[in-house]
Amino acid sequence: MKSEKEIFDNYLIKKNLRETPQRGLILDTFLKHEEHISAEQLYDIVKKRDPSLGQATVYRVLKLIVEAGLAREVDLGDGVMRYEHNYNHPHHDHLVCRGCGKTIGVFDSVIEELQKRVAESYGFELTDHEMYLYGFCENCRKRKQ
Amino acid sequence: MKSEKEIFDNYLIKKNLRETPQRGLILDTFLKHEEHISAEQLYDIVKKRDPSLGQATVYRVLKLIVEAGLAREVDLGDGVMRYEHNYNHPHHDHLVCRGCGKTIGVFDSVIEELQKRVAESYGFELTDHEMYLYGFCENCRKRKQ
DNA sequence: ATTGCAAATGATAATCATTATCATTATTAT
DNA sequence: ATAATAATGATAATGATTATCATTTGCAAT
Ligand SMILES: [Mn+2]
Ligand SMILES: [Mn+2]
Ligand SMILES: [Zn+2]
Ligand SMILES: [Zn+2]
Repeated sequence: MKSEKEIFDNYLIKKNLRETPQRGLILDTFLKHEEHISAEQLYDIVKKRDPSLGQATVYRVLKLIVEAGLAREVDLGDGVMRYEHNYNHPHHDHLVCRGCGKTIGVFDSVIEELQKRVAESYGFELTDHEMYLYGFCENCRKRKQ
Repeated sequence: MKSEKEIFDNYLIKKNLRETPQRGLILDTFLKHEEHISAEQLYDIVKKRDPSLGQATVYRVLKLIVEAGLAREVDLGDGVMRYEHNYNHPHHDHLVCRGCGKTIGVFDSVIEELQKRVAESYGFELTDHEMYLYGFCENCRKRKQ
């Protein structure tokens, strides 16, 4: 099993791109962070180690990380794209609290199978999907009444 | 069974808002259009009938139409919000072709039930969800090979 | 080492859908 | 009629992301 760094470096080589300190730092920082993270949040962390690093580079490298298969985009519909680990972190969908924003990764293999079947029934070949379940968590429900 | 216009007018009254020609025209135009439509697309149509109408009004009235329960937002992730009918048009999710953009409304009651169950298993009370299935339609698959 | 070239970076401007602002106009209540 | 309130349209602002471009860096061939 290859490490994330190896996978990223192989991707760079395959695309004739160079390994740079900025790319290394951004990848490392992203990998250390276990929760969803936005480009701006990542930029704020990375800036502490290298204050000269520009935020355009963070956007650029995040895109590379996604292309290399190490990250996956999470669009919660608030206008900010977030990124989560996608290697050794199997596919899951998201359960999001409308009260406090708490997010939980969830997976249901029956739903996944039915999604494929629905798509096929319309002649589609399913490549991917997005499923966001919105509601109120236990804490937020208690707080309301 | 109340008409859409009645529902909208009742909503306006309840909120102490006024019935205006602009609101009437925008609602009518939206209702006549059966497919998903963006604010800008709707503005282009409405402008033909009333060239003095501003696009800010279209955004404002679309929001009212959603609040009144007559429309539902569709976010296909391309940065443009679209709106579809939500009255006498039962809930459905979307199957989207990554090749040509073709969109099909789909519904699977088993998936819907399982979504509720997954949420409950984490103590959440499900209020709504988004599910987008992406793939390639029959035409686009043929075209590729 | 030196030169030449492609790629990378950082600063900054541009983009673009959506919102906010605000002066003007229209509607309602008194 | 008068005052109060709401609605509109024009326009500016917003904010995340992307494009641009001058400068710097890494690498290769001489
Ligand atoms: Mn997640
Ligand atoms: Mn639809
Ligand atoms: Zn909550
Ligand atoms: Zn297609």
